[in-house]
Amino acid sequence: MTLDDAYYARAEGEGTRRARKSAKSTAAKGRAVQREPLAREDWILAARKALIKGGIGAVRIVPLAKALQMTRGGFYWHFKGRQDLLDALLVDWVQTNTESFESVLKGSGHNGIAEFKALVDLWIAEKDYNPAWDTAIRNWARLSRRVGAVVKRVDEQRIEVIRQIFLDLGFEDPEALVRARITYFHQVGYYTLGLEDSRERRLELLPVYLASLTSRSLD
Amino acid sequence: MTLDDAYYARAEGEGTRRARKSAKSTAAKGRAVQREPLAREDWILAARKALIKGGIGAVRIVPLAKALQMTRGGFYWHFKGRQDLLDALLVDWVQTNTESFESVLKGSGHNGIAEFKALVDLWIAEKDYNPAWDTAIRNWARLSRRVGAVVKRVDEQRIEVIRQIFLDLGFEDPEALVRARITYFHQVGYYTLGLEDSRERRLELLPVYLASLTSRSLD
DNA sequence: GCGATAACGTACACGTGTGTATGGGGATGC
DNA sequence: GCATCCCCATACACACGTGTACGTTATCGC
Repeated sequence: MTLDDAYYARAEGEGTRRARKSAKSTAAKGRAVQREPLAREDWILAARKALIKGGIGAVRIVPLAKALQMTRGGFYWHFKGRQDLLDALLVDWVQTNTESFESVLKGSGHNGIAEFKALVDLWIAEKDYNPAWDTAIRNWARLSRRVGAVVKRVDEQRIEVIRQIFLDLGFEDPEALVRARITYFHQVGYYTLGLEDSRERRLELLPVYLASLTSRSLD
Repeated sequence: MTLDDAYYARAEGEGTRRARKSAKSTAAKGRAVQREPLAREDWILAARKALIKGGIGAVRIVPLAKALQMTRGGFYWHFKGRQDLLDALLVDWVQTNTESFESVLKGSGHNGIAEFKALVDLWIAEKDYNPAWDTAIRNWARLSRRVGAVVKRVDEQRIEVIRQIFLDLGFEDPEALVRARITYFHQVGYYTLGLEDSRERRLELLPVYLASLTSRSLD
């Protein structure tokens, strides 16, 4: 599966992950402390953590193995090599961190205010959307053309979603696009800068943000 | 000089760079092709290029030496080690890429419109302000607490400048801060995403941006 | 019970990067 | 003309990361 294939293949389901019978029940019958074997996903998850913490340069096999309390032997059974892991990492991001974005528009019946509120909820709740994960991928994208192309496509797609919201809010088209960009860029910039307002401060400023971004009152 | 010292020591002047007589005139009298000796700044400049292109993980001594057609011998004469170079790199950024920001306010006599125009000019002209350099440092900042602290201070300082502009534009204070942030975050996000509008498209959208950000007409 | 296979450990070969110690050549001062 | 200093090259020791080959253990199917 190439990266481009993967981009269009989200939510396909299981992927290459095989079902494995729960080894945990039978593990303790032996004498040694038998761990459950790792899966591809476990390595990918560890790679994600390493990427968020230390950038793509920190996604190295030996440290990952150490974090997983394992040697590299297992890794090379699951992956062809480091590049294979990196590809899987990007695919994982496209699958997990982009789907929630499009669900904002679903079922709101072109109600701009409801859609914008759903968007803000997505960003503030940070539940189905992980900004640190997002930012880390974006930093990676600056260092790799292939990753950059994928991220760019995702960004344009998200901006398109926000533009739809502004259209539903009653804006015409040059302005709808511009306000969509301002809104999205602001969000990206916010996490890129990593400033941390207190929760009270955040709630205090929120209506001002909304009014400034939409020129509407959303109450 | 620590990083914190360096933050307050911008525009001090020469620094530790010694004056060297021009060796170029007398160089060609020998038999071999005698190059001019490298200075600390040359290594820092090469490090900057490497940082912009490949992130902080790409700022390595051997590749830099290779790019400069030199061995590591010279490097260790100019620097105590890699960390010394990285510190100097950050100091260089603070000195070169932040001064222009504060000059926006100077000599405009609290004329908000003129100040905002000067800000846009700074961003669009990309002359005294290098956004790629800026973005690369910001990515680095995510991986290092010390760098993050320096960048955060610079960011807050810049936002303060922009807040002043909005105050001069007639906004009151919660809104002035919010609009300053939106403006600055938008700029950061723009380069973080790295989209590239054509020049015509950019000029076409510019007035829409200005109107959306300031709720004023700047003609 | 026995071969097949999933999952992992170990060992070898190699490349690349860092520090440090040391030596050398060219310009400079006197 | 000699010592001195700037600037660089070379060699050594070491750490760490990647691939690959191969051995090992547990488990499953039959």
